[in-house]
Amino acid sequence: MLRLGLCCLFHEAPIKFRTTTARHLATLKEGERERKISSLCLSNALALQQAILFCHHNKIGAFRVNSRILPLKTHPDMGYSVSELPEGNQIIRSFKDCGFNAKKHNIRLTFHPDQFTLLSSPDPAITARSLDELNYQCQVAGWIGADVINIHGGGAYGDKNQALQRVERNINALDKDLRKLLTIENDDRVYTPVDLLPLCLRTGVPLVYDLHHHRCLPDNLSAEEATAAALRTWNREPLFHLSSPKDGWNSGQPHKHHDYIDTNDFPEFWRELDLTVEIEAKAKELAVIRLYNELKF
DNA sequence: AGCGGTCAAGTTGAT
DNA sequence: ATCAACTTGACCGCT
Repeated sequence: MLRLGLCCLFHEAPIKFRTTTARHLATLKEGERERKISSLCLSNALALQQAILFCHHNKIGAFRVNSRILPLKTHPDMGYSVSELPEGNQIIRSFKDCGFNAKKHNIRLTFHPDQFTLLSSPDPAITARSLDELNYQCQVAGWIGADVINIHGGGAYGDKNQALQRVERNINALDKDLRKLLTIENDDRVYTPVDLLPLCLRTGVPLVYDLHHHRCLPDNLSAEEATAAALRTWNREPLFHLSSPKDGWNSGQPHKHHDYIDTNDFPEFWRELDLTVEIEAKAKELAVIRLYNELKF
């Protein structure tokens, strides 16, 4: 069975994830600050609960959890430990409830740390901050039972091979809980599937195949070939990404995402696979639901 | 209630 | 040189 996944947010459904800024927190007194963070974390745990139920009721098979589910968790000045927050126990219990419900309804949960999370940087401080971020998402992943933390290759820094060697060294040094969840995705500027596949095969880190990125930044593999190669890197249900270009393929800006998915962009040869396809489209749940109906599963 | 300014982080490529 | 894009707007504070 193929399942479609929703990324992070809702367009129409009244399910909101909250956040704050370091600047605002800095204006609060100690105590107030922790109460604010605590209430945001708890609110987000409850929103995730709603998101999972929404997916269940709308035949959406997977949900990507926003990196800011615990706002500012790894900020150098504002970072915190959840168990020390005023509502820490309740927050953790609520996330574990999310995990229980996700499992009960077979909703797959994933993470996608944002662009600042890099294992390719030559700067050790950037790598250290990235590891902090990965470890935080790994902790939440443990509570909710997420099985993917997906990152990009990052920059080339003038030498792709050296950058990829740094990625590989950093992967080999990860602790095992994190390494079990980490995946890497081809992007639309630097790293193609051909660039990443050797690293995936050597390290056991699966390739999240993004077909839209591959169409924006092709290599010598066809979509069929890249699909087959990516599938071989997975030791659990594979995860792919799909989107459609906002203004068509000849606009000069094909990497921009459309509100919806053009069914012509969905490859027929994915249809029969056991696979999760996360839908990156601005109309969010509306796009996933529309595609699901159009594909007539 | 509505709206404008602002927000932690890295890298690339378009302008 | 600046800036938008990247998986995503949301929040605060003013009117």
